Amino acid sequence: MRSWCNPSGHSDAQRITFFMQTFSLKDTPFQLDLTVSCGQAFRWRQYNGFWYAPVGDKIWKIRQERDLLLYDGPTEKELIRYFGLDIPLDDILTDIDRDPLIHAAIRRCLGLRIIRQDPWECLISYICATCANIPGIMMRIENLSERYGNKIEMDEMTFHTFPDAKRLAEEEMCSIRTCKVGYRDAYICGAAEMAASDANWAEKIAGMPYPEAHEKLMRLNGVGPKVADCVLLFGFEKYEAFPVDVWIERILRTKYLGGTRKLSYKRAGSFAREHFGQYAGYAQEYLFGVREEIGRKGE
DNA sequence: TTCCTACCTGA
DNA sequence: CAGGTAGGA
Repeated sequence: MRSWCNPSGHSDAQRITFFMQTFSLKDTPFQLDLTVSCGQAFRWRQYNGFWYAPVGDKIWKIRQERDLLLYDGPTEKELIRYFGLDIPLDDILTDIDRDPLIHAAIRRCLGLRIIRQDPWECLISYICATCANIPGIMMRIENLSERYGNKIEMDEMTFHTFPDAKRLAEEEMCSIRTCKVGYRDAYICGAAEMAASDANWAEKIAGMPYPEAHEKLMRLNGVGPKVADCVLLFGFEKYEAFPVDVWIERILRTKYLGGTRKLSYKRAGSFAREHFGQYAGYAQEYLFGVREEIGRKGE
């Protein structure tokens, strides 16, 4: 529904935006701030109390007030789909809640949801994520978007949509490198050529069972097991995908398996799927959410 | 299988 | 040195 925000008693930020859509969460657990800032998606930024991001070819603007979402940009349907508000999170959390550590993580991050990202943007984002922290990843994606995406102005700010595969496939590698993506330039070009030459690549992967989809994505240069799992989890709704980064590996090794040797990627993943079940990917997100409290070096 | 190193860039 | 991957021992 479209509603008028009563200016009285509200922040300046709210007052300058007259029309916002609203969505009532009712009893659906959802924590917007955590969901957009936990490191799964890289384009959300906070200005004046609202989160903004280019999603598809529009700018989305949103904030949460208790069980109410105030938003502008998406339709209600798009909003629900993107944030997975149609997913029975309570059931999933009950399912993965199988030990004291994940139990604590669930309590702490309750309402964290896995976003349904665009597969193409997700693929490039995680190719850009190797050997980098979150700000570094955001910078690379921002650079690519500034250079090759479309400019959109909103609330006195400038945003850039993420370029599609065809657009990137036109570029020479030396041009991509000006976006400070470093050695990932060839990987990005390769992925762009693949996606531009097969408009149905994403549908094909979406239709495959997890192990096959994982194998298929790994054929791309620059896509190893970790990147493939991120793309499957955040871009393809494959909740068996369990991305294992240095944090998760350390948590699994020290808190779950009591080992000293580094876990192989395969071993870590199969342990997680056995232990947490079919929604292991959600368990990964919740553990990642508390990584700094439980997974510091030397613990 | 497991281990090693180089790879861009910047914090 | 880093939320990883490729390529070779």
